[in-house]
Amino acid sequence: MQAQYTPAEIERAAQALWDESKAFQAKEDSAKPKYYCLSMFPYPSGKLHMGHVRNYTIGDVLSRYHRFQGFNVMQPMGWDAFGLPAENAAIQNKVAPAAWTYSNIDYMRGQLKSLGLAIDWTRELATCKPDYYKWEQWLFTKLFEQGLIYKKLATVNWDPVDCTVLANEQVIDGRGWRSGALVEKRDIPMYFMKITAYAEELLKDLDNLPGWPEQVKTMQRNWIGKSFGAEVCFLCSEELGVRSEEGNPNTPHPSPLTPHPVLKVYTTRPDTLMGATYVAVAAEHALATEAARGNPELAAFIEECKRGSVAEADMATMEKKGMDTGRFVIHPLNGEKLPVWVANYVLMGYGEGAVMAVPAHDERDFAFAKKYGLPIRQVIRPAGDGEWGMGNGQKPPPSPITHHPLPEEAMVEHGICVNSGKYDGLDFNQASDAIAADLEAKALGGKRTQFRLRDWGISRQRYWGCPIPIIHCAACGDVPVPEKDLPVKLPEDVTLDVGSPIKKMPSFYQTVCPKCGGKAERETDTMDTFVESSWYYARYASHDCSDAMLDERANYWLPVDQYIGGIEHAILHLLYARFFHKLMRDVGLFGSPLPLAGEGANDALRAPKSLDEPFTQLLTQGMVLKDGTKMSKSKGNTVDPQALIDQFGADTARLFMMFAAPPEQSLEWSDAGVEGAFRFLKRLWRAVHEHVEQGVVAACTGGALPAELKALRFQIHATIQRVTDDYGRRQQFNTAIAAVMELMNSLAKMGDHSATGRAVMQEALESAIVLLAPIVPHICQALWAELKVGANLLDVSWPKVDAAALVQDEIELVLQVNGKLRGSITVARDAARETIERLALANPNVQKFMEGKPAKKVVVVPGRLVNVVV
RNA sequence: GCCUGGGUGGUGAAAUAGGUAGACACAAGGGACUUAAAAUCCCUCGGCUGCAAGGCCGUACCGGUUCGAUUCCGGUCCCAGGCACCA
Repeated sequence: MQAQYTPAEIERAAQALWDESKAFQAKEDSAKPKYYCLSMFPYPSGKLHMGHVRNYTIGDVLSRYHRFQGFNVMQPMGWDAFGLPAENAAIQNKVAPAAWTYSNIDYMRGQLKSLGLAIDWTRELATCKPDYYKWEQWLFTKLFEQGLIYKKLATVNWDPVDCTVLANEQVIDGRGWRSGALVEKRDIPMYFMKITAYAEELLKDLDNLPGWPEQVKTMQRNWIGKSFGAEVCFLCSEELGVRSEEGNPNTPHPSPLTPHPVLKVYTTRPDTLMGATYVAVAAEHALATEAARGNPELAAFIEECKRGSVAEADMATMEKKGMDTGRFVIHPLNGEKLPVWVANYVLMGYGEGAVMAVPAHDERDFAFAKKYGLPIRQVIRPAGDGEWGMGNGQKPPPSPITHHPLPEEAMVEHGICVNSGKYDGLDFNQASDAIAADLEAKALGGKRTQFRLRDWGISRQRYWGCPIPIIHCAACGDVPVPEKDLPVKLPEDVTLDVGSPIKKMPSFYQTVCPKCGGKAERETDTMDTFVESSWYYARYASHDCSDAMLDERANYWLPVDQYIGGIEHAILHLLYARFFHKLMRDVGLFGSPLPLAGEGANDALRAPKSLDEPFTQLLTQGMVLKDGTKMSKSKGNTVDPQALIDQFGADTARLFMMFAAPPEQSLEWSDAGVEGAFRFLKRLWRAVHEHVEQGVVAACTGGALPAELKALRFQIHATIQRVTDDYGRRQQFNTAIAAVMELMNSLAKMGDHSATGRAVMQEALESAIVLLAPIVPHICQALWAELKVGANLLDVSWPKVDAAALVQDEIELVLQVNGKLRGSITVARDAARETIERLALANPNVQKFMEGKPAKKVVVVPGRLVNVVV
């Protein structure tokens, strides 16, 4: 055996062996349980970054571990190849987005291969290839026909100088990133996917995902945001408050002068309705537009509201501003005349684009009312023995408004109604029910359930994306492209300046209507790249299927057993993929129990499995940070892992990434520590070398041993137990590595070179190599062949814990007095509680700290400690 | 602003169901080997205090529950991720 650890040579040899034996090509096989392990595919930005190395190493560790456990593992890889950066690079470097993307893919594929990942490369896909996006277009046409995709206006960031739509990240301090022009909001027609039709199921099914982190499920629940409240209709007052509709049965339709007979709002606090003192509408609201006619000041304010980006974070942090429209509405219950304001904090895209304002019980309304001198009316007081002593039978004070100064802040908690007429004394639920019932009786509202989730706008006015398969015909309207004409191919040989080239390319957009045969134009918008990444996991199963989106192999491989990716995808990507999974299920693409051809008899595997969710187990890896923020290309703080791989090898890179932090935590990059990982691998190599040079032997399998060897065998099997738990249940690899390091430290100190000693050493080294193999597969492949002359590590099964080796005769117990550490005792494994208490109380140091006082209580935690309380 | 996480030595971290805080490493310092360097090996390594044995303090901050809190609860501060057109 070679004395030196030479990573470059060892890794080349191991990878060649895996390639030649097609070791990682996955085949459907019902004789073994399947394990589909998927890491989020990369955007081909140019080079791998540390986040990729971390992500793909985690996936590889889990894949290889499950292979050792006897699973039929599939680990595929592909490219999320459409997207904005390719267009930017195209303009900057005068290269077509397609060419740039393909060359990045080639380079990054090489980098991934050098990491030694156990990937089935025959399933590789790229979302920018027509044979992939054809099926996305096909599904689009199906959903369009079913009404699950529809068209409506949506607000975008508009750069008035470049005359283009800007992504939120392209708006910097309210200006276009290239032109520097002040960005405006503009409404354009877009296609929307009706994700809200699945809101209830997307919410409910989170409860069936025990393998997902609570954090992610909570974020998704809040994002979907199911709320219970009421719809309230405020009657629009004509100049003198006469209502055209209800007051006069002869005019069933609203008069043209009153296009808004009622102003609808949604509230989660119907109990505060009696405290509403004004109503606020969004600048884009029809009522605002109408009121602005002949009111130049208001028109100017509405114009001002259109400045700035559409991003919610910007909307929510800007200064709250408003202006009175001069219009009034009538409160549906008390008949009061309330002013209508236009406010920049009311979002048109959410709810009805209008809110009732209750300043006393909402922070934003409170601040707004203070700023503009609007009335604040308290209608809720704290529950229980409140400040007015309601709890002890006293009468409430007559009028809190006249007797109390204006509150310092809004009281937003639930409480008891006051100053609310017939609703006084009711709590949140009672008041909400009563008020909703009264609204219902007057046909002016009632209980409603509302979701925060909005439909998904998928149109993008960009070039480098999947073309939307719609043809616009003057006679027939929007006509989906028939299946026989799919895919609608995106021309790849283009030059970019500002704007999408296919919008200026008659050869692309001029066509005929599939329905009437008349002249027509293709849609030139492309789809959001989130659409491609919403279903790629399913296509890996049927990667080469040419006549359908998916085939019966999807039934075998789905759902993904383990999905791994960055926490930044916790909401959008993971929600869209869950949505798509349900769409594909409902279109009938999978779920029917088709047995595989030539399937052996394994009924357990044919038991119906749930295909309602795409990802059974989810691991959200923490971000790789540099200087305290996310390592990303746009921030220019990436560290190229290539130098690390070139200098130390893939195993060192993998070991370091897995050892530096547990997978879910963020990891602050530092160059230090890499050397330490490399040193450990050298020590591992040397330990096996020294052993092998004396000749390999059969591994110890148990029996009576001297104390030193017994202790060592205890440690070997405790390590196997711990590492197995760390890989399988805890998915915490840093502690698995630490445990093997501890074992190796003990081996280095072992002085027994007898035949028995060498047998225990053989057992220890064999165990250590398999335990480390998922993380550092190349060196382990080489060392295994030395330890078990010529054997292939890939054929090995996971080491088993020898329960007999874990039996200890004596255990150590910690002694505490009043919870403070005062010593320890060694007792027999099965010592009685009385014996333990007696020994603890007899301990001199315990007695010293008891200071002669009697023991009030003795807490004995079996196997752990004794705490004497005095 | 809203939603979700996080904060432990000089550094990355560990403590798995409330039970010995700092495992395992990195960096640093000291030593061995060497003509020398590298490599390797050994020792020290939270703070204060003490000749020592030891003692006191210490897990962002303030408070609570408990025999016992890094862990649970309430509040505060700071950092990170997401906020629907970055991926």
